[in-house]
Amino acid sequence: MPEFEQHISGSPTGRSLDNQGVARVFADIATLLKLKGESVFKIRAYTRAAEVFEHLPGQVALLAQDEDQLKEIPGIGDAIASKTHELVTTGKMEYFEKLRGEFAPGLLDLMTVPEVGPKTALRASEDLGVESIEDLEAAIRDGSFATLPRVGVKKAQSILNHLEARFSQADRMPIGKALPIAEQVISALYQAAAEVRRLTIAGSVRRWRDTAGDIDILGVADDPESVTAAFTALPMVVDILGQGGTKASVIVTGGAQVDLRVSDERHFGALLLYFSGSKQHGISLRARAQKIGLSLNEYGLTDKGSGELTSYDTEAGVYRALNLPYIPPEIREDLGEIVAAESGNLPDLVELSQICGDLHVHSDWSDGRVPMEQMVREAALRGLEYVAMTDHSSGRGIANGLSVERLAAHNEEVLEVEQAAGGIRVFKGTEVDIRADGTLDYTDEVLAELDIVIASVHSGMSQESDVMTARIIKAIENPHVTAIGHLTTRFVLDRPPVEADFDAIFRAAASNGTLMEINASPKRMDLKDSHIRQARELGVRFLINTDAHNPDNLDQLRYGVGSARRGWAERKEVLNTLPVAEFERFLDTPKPERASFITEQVVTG
DNA sequence: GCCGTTTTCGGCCCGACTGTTTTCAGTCG
Repeated sequence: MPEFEQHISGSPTGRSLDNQGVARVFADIATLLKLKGESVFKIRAYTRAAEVFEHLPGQVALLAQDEDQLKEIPGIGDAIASKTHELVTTGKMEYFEKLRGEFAPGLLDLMTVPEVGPKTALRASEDLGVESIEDLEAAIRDGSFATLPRVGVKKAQSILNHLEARFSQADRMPIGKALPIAEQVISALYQAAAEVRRLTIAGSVRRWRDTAGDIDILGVADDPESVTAAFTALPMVVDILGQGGTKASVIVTGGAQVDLRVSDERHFGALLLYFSGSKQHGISLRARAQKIGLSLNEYGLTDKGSGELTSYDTEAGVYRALNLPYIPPEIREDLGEIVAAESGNLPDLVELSQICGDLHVHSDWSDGRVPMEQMVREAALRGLEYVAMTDHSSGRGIANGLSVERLAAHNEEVLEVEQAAGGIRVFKGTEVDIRADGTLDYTDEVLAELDIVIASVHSGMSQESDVMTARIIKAIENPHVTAIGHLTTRFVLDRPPVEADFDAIFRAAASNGTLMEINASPKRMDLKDSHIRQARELGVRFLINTDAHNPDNLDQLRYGVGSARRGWAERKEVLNTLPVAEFERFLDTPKPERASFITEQVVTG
């Protein structure tokens, strides 16, 4: 696990307390309370708080300066508001420190192992002195672990398998790995099980989360058992974790876990809803069902008075029975979508089919793989109306960045390629480096020759927050910069985001009419969902770009659209949903007036 | 610990599978 994701331990000397850090503390408290055998409802409250903080648009550290503001968030009451305030102002929380002191330090780690819950972890610690993952492995290997109550040889072996899997791969995988695996498994299972009528992705992959712990697939068949049997027999399956009549779990080549659940057509709507999550969204829906005398499970809605079950073959049917419109999977995170649905204020989320152009594309002029002409042809094949060729600037020596002279030649070639392609509009562009001091690699005179300027940070990523903030805002204020590319420079599960005051950055972007790129590369997915939501609430507008370096990358737009939808972005907020003529009108608008052009688009859009 | 068109007290989401049992606890999603 990368360093930035480890426990922050509330240390004032460590990284500043970001939302992840605060969330981590509350999640750890919930785990410690489980070890203590506390009320499940109290545990749930802390778990809920952790999830709320993790996904909060805006900074918890700022919001928590004022406890009353915190308490306005559903799920945050007196006790948690006060503890959060203490944590963000002092860097420590007495309650957490005290709780943590009551248990062996390694217990939290132990419980991250599948099939090791609070009871097992505590037993192992008290009876066998197991206090770390390494101790656990040793206790399993010497046979002592299997002697614990309700543990046996099989369970011990199964846990050992999990440990070995963990040593060879990370806990979660990026969606860029999970989604293609899901699609391969579905395709193979259609071939292998003739009787299966439908197969659908569920879980966090369906919600387009940037990472997935496992891959959930749902099926419809009259004889579920034969489908689960075919599933466990697929050639890519390397290990079977469990197999019953209606569900099975396997490990496939590459180490990913895939869960399959099969039902009949009648119950499919409730089942898909149930297994698409999120967990919190499901809990809120079930609580809502309770209020009107119904009980919701994966088979449908049961009238608590008569005991009668109503089944639904679509998710929309279940929502309708709960007096709600259909809520798209991407926003099912219990972050206000149910309230928005109730009041008829669900966002009209942007769709992949609405994207008309890609404004961040590389060729072999810099670090792309193929000639410009081929990239443009491939973009046209995918139905795009326009594309911008944005090869790197000279500062990216390693990426074969363009000198001013080569950029001029690059501009010439854009015109030729556009003529030859016939039909697709090709914009002259650059992905210009934002240097450490906030200046750009090209002068304003050079930039003025271009249609599209994507300004990105590629170096000096560990700058202090205030330095980085000033650096990026300086680029935002440049009159020629169309958009800021991959703002945080993070790689999913692989490189932490830069530290910066995103609130200030988004405000500057909105007032300057500078767009924010939603970089669709599954490696980046940057902006991420919560930043998109924060930005749009501050009036920022977006581009969804692939940052393609080869033709295949052009197909990755869907990851960017998935992120945008998770961030509640609407079509009118994404400028490259504009048809080419409208988009050119946007480009013809000078920067100071772009902010109002955008607002006009919103009003009339 | 949170919360209130049945409640400021008494509720709070639900089922499958496994391995250990001899009817069910533990874990997961």
